[in-house]
Amino acid sequence: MHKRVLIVEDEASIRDMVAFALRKADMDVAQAADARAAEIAIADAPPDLILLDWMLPGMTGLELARRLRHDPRTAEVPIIMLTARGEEMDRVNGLEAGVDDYVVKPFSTRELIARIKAVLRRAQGDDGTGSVELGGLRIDGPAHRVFAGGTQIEIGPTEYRLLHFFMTHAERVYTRAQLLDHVWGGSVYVEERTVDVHIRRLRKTLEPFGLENLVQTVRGSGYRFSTSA
Amino acid sequence: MHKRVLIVEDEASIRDMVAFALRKADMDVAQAADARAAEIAIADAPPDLILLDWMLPGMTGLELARRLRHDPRTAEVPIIMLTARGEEMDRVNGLEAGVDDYVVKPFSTRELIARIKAVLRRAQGDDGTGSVELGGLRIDGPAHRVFAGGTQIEIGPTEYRLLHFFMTHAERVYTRAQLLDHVWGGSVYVEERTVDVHIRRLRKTLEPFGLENLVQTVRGSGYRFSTSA
DNA sequence: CGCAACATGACAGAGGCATGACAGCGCCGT
DNA sequence: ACGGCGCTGTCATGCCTCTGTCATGTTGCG
Repeated sequence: MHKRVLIVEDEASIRDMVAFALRKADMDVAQAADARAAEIAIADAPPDLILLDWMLPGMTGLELARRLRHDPRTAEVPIIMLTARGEEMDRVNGLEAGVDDYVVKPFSTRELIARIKAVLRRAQGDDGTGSVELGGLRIDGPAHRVFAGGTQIEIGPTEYRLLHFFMTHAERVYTRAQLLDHVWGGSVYVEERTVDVHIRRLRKTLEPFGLENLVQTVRGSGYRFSTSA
Repeated sequence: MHKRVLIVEDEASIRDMVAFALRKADMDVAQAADARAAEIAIADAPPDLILLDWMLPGMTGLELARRLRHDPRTAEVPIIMLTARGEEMDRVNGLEAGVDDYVVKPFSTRELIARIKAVLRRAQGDDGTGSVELGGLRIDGPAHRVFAGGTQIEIGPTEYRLLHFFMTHAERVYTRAQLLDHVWGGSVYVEERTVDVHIRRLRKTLEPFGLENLVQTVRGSGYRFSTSA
């Protein structure tokens, strides 16, 4: 019931303040001061969400984020990064993806909690089974099947992962780089234009059901899954 | 333009130090040594933000915060509390009272000002997600969408960036050179007159909604986004 | 009135994206 | 082992939107 959140942050005062705020918001909190402690904490009890400081002793938060993404046990756990500067954020946002959201320091606890809840809500419907339903589409996670209305859709593996990611991250634009990170996995080298092709293939399979406009192009930015035109 | 900040703090040395730092950061400062003086100062000229010390003679800062929240005239004014180390349990109470943020003593003026700016920014509708709402317009940052009233607006990439910059920097005149720097990015060579054209295009997309007068010309200086005609 | 600053419309070029084709690859049954 | 077969990544092409610039009309100001 209560969501479990892991805070990875070296500065004790921030860590404590955030921990108090989260407990107040009915969340279970685990703390870690560095990457090593974080991995131990994760092995101990896997969290539902990870708060990751940008600057950590030894290993940067970004490196840790990558390692977590590569580990199948933590690949699906959403990550929110705490960054120091607003300027770095844009660059980070474009280049280094694999993170679900950013919060820029200094932040108020109120704002942080709002963002955490937003991310957890987004992952909702993915109640462990990996099933989602949205905009006339339904994904049956365990059965690895997709339905439009009542009828089943034939869909390839990559399009399946792409659609699943979109449905669990709707109403939000993702760059091609971000999609490559989330859908293909960070450790492959693939042309960004390849994303276009799979978007095309996904649209094509949705077309017979009139659902191809769920996948929308945002010129100059990327793609977006949205239930509103 | 200049934000008005009220400091409620009984220790004169801290009060003066903070006041000095705030004035240097282009803010108007009012001071009060206790709760009674604070209420007089607020009645005199309502501030945009209140800095509240935890320990006050007569009435604790927390009580005062509750009273301010209860009064409709001050309910919307953000509050930042100054707490001493080791009062963490009290933070929880502060959250209940609707305090917006905390700064733990001892603090650097730099950090304090950063927090103040963050809270003020949020009070203006910027919650850190890149979304803004102002003058009948709303930008959904993550979804990369613009709404006028309730309906969505079709807008090009450059006009989007231009509008976003304006909405996050309203009520202030920017020269064409400044707009080129902020919206186009510093490393491009573009005629200054090009700005005029994009201003024109932005106005044109706002025209159907009667919002074109949000973008105002300041002859001899540049352009300004303002909610007041 | 005359000048400078700005508004407006038109236009050609650039660049982003959609689309269809194709070759490599792994998988499977024969 | 061999030959289909489905899937994937890349490329070439064409379309279409956006963009910067110019020419011309309009406005404000001394």
